[in-house]
Amino acid sequence: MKSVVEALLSQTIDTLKQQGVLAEDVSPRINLSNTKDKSHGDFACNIAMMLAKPAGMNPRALAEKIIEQMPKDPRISDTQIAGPGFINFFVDDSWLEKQVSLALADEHIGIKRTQAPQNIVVDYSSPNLAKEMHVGHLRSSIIGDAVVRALEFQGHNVIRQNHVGDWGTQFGMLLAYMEEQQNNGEALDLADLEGFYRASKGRFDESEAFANRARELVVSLQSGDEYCNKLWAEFNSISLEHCLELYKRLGVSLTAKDVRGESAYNNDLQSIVDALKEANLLTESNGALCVFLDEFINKEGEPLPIIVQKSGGGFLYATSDLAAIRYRAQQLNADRVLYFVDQRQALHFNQVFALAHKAGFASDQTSLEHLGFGTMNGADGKPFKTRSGGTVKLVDLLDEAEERAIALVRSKNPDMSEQELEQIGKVVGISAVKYADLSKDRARDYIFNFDQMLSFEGNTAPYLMYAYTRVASIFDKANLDMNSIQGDVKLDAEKEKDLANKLMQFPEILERISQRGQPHTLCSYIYEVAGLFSSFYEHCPILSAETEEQKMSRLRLAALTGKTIKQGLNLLGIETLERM
RNA sequence: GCGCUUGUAGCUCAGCUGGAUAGAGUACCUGGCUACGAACCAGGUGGUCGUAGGUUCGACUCCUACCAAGCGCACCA
Repeated sequence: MKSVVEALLSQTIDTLKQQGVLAEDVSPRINLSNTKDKSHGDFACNIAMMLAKPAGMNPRALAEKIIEQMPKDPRISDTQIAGPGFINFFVDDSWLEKQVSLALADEHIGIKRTQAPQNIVVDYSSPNLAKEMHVGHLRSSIIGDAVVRALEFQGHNVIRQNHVGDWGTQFGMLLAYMEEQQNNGEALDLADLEGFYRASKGRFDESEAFANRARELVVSLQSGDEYCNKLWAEFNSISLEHCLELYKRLGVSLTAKDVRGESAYNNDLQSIVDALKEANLLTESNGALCVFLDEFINKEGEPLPIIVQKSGGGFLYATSDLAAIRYRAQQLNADRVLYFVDQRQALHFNQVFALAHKAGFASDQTSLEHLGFGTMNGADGKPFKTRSGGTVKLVDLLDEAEERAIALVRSKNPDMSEQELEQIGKVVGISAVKYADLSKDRARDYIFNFDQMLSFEGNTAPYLMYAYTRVASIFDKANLDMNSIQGDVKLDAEKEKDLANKLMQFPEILERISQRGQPHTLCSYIYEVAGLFSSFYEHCPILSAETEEQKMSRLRLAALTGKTIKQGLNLLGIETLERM
């Protein structure tokens, strides 16, 4: 709906240019905002105030001119000048009613597919296969996945890339320990990956011979030794299985085919260095091959290096990241590459992106974007740890969330069967963890709190899921199908209009997510929808409405609400329940 | 030392790239179940938007300086 008004305004600006009221070269960004106060109409525009100065007019006079020249449109019932020069638009009720009916009839609930689909590579999750996934991987996995789903829903071609850490010095240690166990005739037990890592680290620290063997194995591995690679592949496939299980449990859409780890670029690394050399970007410094870019200066104003090859000949993560960029830009034809990686790597990505563009690994048309996120902290504001100060395993976190959720659901439903309790509790627990994270601006650190995320009050997953079950329950009672109901809607009560207006804002919310990669705006939106629905539900009887027509109209509005909440949560990777 | 991120109600967080009187939830107080699910709704108390300047019709938002917290800055990723 907003886009209709924007188009009208844009057309009016052109008219005013032709009339010479506005200069030809002004091209203002038309900024239409949703009003907070109903007396300001449905949309407000500040364009007259922006253009007043260049046009040499006072803002209110210009606003008047704009209104005068704007084509009359039956969808707009009134336009008014307010305050210093705002133009307020009042939407015609019948247009709003029509839009609700259309959205209800549309299988995509009124969200148009983008006219310009892009190839968007999204790099997210990317755990280190040497260890078990821990809480540090949670944010990347679920925020990335939410954005991926939103982009796909809009019609973009998304290419998931799970850039797992499956290469590097620590693998020597792991392989040496695997070898030792096999030589001792012990069965290989990788069920407890974390324990395995600790044990091999222990052997590495206590035995010189073991440590030497570990270093040997790294060299063999990297030079393509068959025996080593077999051990390595065995280890990785088991470790990857652990990840895939967690994705499944978390509702993260990554699969085995999305994995393209660091090792995939192993054979490209030398050619990356060669290309940099050819481009005259390479400098030797203290035996290492580096690139110095003018934009990046260190302390004392000295240039900051990007090291691409160690003095010993080994390559670094900057090298494989460059190789990955080249692959994504040139093989995958990416228009955008999004990286959901910890904020602490911002400098690294800034450097690598600048270099990739300079060296031509990615053209200037390829947008490389680091969408960083902050740290997950405990109640004390310090990084989330176990009581003993260790890293929290993701499995343990999810186990606890489920246990707490089951207890919570049980307390609300004393008569529910154990089986149903468990099934519902699991969904609620996982959803609560995901939603708590997704609902906060990713750039900030956030405080992880089980009690808060599992509360039914406030902006939480349980509240939204509850709101959905209330909608579902109405249709259950009316013996109707929420997904197939269609028809005209008549908006009489204020609560109905408020809800309908909010429902119509779904497209612009999605647009923002795809542009900025911030799922928390979708969370706020669904929360607002749920809140307006609760209010509508309280004040407008549905099943016992005064007339059959009103009842059907309200049912349709409720149906679109239910579908919107469900779709919204689905884009966040959160399931809905019909009962809870 | 240089750089990045963050600073908004007691607490947890929004604030739509400069708009109208800074918003939610929580906590606290008040009211509403013989009721489509009260896991809810309606209302109230609570703010020098870290500090100080600047830019302009207008600043939580942009610029500068400072303060505080977290994190990065040469062969780990």
